[in-house]
Amino acid sequence: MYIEIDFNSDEALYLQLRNQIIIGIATSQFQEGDALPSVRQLADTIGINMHTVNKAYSVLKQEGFVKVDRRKGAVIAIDIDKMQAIEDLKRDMQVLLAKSSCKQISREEVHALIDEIYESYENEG
Amino acid sequence: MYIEIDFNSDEALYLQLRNQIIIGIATSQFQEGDALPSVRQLADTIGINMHTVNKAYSVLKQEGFVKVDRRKGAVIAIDIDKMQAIEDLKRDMQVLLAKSSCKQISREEVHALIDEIYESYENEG
DNA sequence: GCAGTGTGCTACAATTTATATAACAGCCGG
DNA sequence: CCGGCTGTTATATAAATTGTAGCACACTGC
Repeated sequence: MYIEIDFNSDEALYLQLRNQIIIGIATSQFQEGDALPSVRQLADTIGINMHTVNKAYSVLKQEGFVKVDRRKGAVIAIDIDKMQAIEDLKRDMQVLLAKSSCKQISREEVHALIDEIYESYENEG
Repeated sequence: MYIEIDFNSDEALYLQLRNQIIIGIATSQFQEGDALPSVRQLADTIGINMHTVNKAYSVLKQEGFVKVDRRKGAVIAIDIDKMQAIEDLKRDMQVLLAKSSCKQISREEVHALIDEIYESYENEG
């Protein structure tokens, strides 16, 4: 499992961590039932504070990507609230596509990008 | 011109404002050369501070959506750095689609959503 | 019991966000 | 030239967020 944190990024550490793990799930590096490293262990590995990792895990729990087992720590367990997920996607996509549209990125180019990213998920599974 | 700010949102005011304006450009409510309200005027209209509006305008300027004319204020002027725009889109899309993929949203559903949003832009133009 | 687990709490510094005043330089119409 | 409009800059303040730090607790597996 490779998690890369960019300490020069303006994105919060716990969000970078959250995103990396979500991408890890999408690319099947993490699978349903897999245990994530303990907050202390991962914090040590990355070189950040325990609470920062804990915050990332808490967000992932709240967003329905992991469940917490006191014996195993954080375990990948995806709660599929598709209605909610679509609503979230719609809201985020709105701004993203508005930007793209302004910058003359065509609908076809976006479709191609979607395919490219989706295929990268399927292949690494 | 309608700009709606949600004071209960956890999204920063200046970012909401930025997003609304970008969507406004995409939907042709604002067109190339149009002047945005002055920072003071818009701040008054919305009921927020002048500097918050100024920050939104500054971000829009840096992102290449407006240029600033001291006589006319902020003017819609899109600087098309397509390479940059695609790179940005790719990075943002990565996390968004990872989330969607985990939540069992199919590639086709994403495509449909893209079309839906893009069409809403073209129709209101 | 011991080591490891998540969780809770407090505290602190740095940064971001938003507000509030105030002032400045440039431009325009009267 | 003057008054009013523009963006811009500076300073100050309050609140929230971010990240670190240390400590303690309850639970679990060996």
